[in-house]
Amino acid sequence: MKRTRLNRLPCPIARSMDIIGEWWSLLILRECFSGTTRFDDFQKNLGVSKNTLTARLAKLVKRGVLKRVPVEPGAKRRHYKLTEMGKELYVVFVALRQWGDKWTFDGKMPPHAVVERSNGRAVAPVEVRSTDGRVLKPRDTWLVAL
Amino acid sequence: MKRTRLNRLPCPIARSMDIIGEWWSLLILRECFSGTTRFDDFQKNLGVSKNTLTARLAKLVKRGVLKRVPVEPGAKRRHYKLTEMGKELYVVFVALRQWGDKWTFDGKMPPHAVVERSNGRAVAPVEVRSTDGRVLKPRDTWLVAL
DNA sequence: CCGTATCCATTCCGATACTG
DNA sequence: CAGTATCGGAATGGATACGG
Repeated sequence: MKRTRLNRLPCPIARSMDIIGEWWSLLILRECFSGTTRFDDFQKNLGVSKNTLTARLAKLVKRGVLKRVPVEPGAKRRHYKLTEMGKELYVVFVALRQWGDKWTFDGKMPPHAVVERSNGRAVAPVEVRSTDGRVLKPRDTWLVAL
Repeated sequence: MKRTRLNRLPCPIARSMDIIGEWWSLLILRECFSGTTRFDDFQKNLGVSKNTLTARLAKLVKRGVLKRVPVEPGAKRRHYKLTEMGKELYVVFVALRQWGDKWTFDGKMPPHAVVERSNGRAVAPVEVRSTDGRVLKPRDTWLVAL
C-alpha cells in the first residue's frame, strides 16, 4: 500500500490518526472505557479476529495509549488498561459519540446517551469554549504555530 | 480484506468511523476547516494521490459531510464545502488536536494552538461537562440506551 | 486464557497517463 | 482545473490451526 506515513507529519490530527485511526483501534478503546480489559473479552465483544486484535492492542500499547499491567500486584497474568494518555481521549470519544448519535442514525437504530452515574442526567453537548466560557464556532477560531 | 462493515453496527463510534475514519478523510476535513475547497488545493496541501482524493471526497459527499456547490450562484464550476453535519465535527477536531498536541509531540515538532480570531487567546481545553457546568471524568459517566 | 503462525482474498493507494 | 483509467505492489484482516 505504501501508505503515506502520517506519524511524522507536523499535524496533531495526522499523528493522532496514526495512533487511534485504524479500523478497530477506536472500538477497542471504546471497550476500555466500558471496563473491558481482557483479550478474550475484547474479542467476544467486538467480533474482531484474534490476529487483528493482537496487532491493534500491541500498537496501542507501543504508542502509550494502553498498558499491560498485572491483574493483581505480583501476579503473572496481565491485562490491558488505559494509560493517562488513553484516558484523556475520553472527551474525544464523547464528542464523537454525540456527533454519531445525532447524525448517523436513521431512526431504525436505538440512540444512546452518555449520562452521569450519580443522577442519570445526560451530559451537555461537548463544545469548544473560550477560557471565560463563551461557546466558539469554527469561524471564531483559527490555528497558530507556537 | 472483507473488512467488517461498521456502518450497520448500533454504535455511533463505529458508524462515525465508517464515515470519517479512513486515512485521509480526517485530513481532508481538516483542510476544509482551514478554508480549502478546491480539488487541486486538497491535493497540493495534503500530498495525496488524485485517485485517493477522488474516492474520499466522493464518500464524504455521499455520507453528507461535504457538499458540492457552485463556486458562484449559477456557475458551472463547483467546489467542496462542509455541510452542517460536517461543521459539527468541529469540536471533535479541536478535541483531537488538543490531545495530539499534548501527547504526540516529542519536542522536536512545533506544537500548535487553536486561538480566538478576535483576541488571539487560546481556547480552553475541551471537556465533558454536566448541563450545569461541572467537569466530568470517565468514571463519572456511563452509557444508556434510550 | 492469551495469544502465534500461516495462508489468502480483498482492498488500498501511489504512479502514470489521459480527458474535457 | 478537476478529475478518470489502468496498473501493480503493499498492507489489511479473517480463517484456521497451533502453542504456552
